[in-house]
Amino acid sequence: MKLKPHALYEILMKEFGNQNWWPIDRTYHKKNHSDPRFEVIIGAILTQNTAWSNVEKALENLKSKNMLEIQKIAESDIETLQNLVRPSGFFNQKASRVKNLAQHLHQNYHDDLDEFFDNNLHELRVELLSLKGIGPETADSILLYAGNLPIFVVDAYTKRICERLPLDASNSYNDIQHYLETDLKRTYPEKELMQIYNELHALIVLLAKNHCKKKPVCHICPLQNHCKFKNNLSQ
DNA sequence: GTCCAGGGCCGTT
DNA sequence: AACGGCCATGGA
Repeated sequence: MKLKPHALYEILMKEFGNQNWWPIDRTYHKKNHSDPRFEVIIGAILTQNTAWSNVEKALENLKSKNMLEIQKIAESDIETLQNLVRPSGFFNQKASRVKNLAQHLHQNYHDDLDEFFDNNLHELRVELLSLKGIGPETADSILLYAGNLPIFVVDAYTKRICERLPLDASNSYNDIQHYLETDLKRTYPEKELMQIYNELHALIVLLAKNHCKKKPVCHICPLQNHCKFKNNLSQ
């Protein structure tokens, strides 16, 4: 019996509860503070194949220099930027990627993320994917967690869980995304989808870290009754 | 010391 | 289309 994505969401939410990743503080005042969405955008790049604890160090470095602003990074000295993001690893490419994106936002949107996110969702995704260093997961993380737009983020954990559970999707990014979104759209009201995509992605990361690791820890997993992989283990 | 983390690019088949 | 090498730090 196949496990539907909405059933996966219900089980994980009941087991682990609300994760509340990257909530955007909408009470900030534009003139006095940097846009909190920009920190999320930078974090989405810095966390590429990297532990979040390392990303936090890099974000703290940037924050301590008041560098979490589009114009500051767009006009920054590249070596300075490399040193600030160094703890997040791959610091040469990440400094370039971060600066490149900041320059794009500076030149085309005058540092105004409202103007940027006001575009059509599909066109925004194409635009992000055209930038060097922004692939599908980073683009979708920016759209979902910074833009609060309804798009599901597929990562290596999602792919692994889709392979092990009887979820009926191939292993390509777009196929998994389409399969999950289609079922969730059928099940929940449109107004709730963005929040559900947000939570389900975070819950999948949690499940993959606690149980569905490369070497799986199945005996206390909330999904063991549904998992074909577990049933193939000779426990 | 070894493994690996909330990927993406580029060159080769 | 799919795969392999590469990029790099820090915590377990």
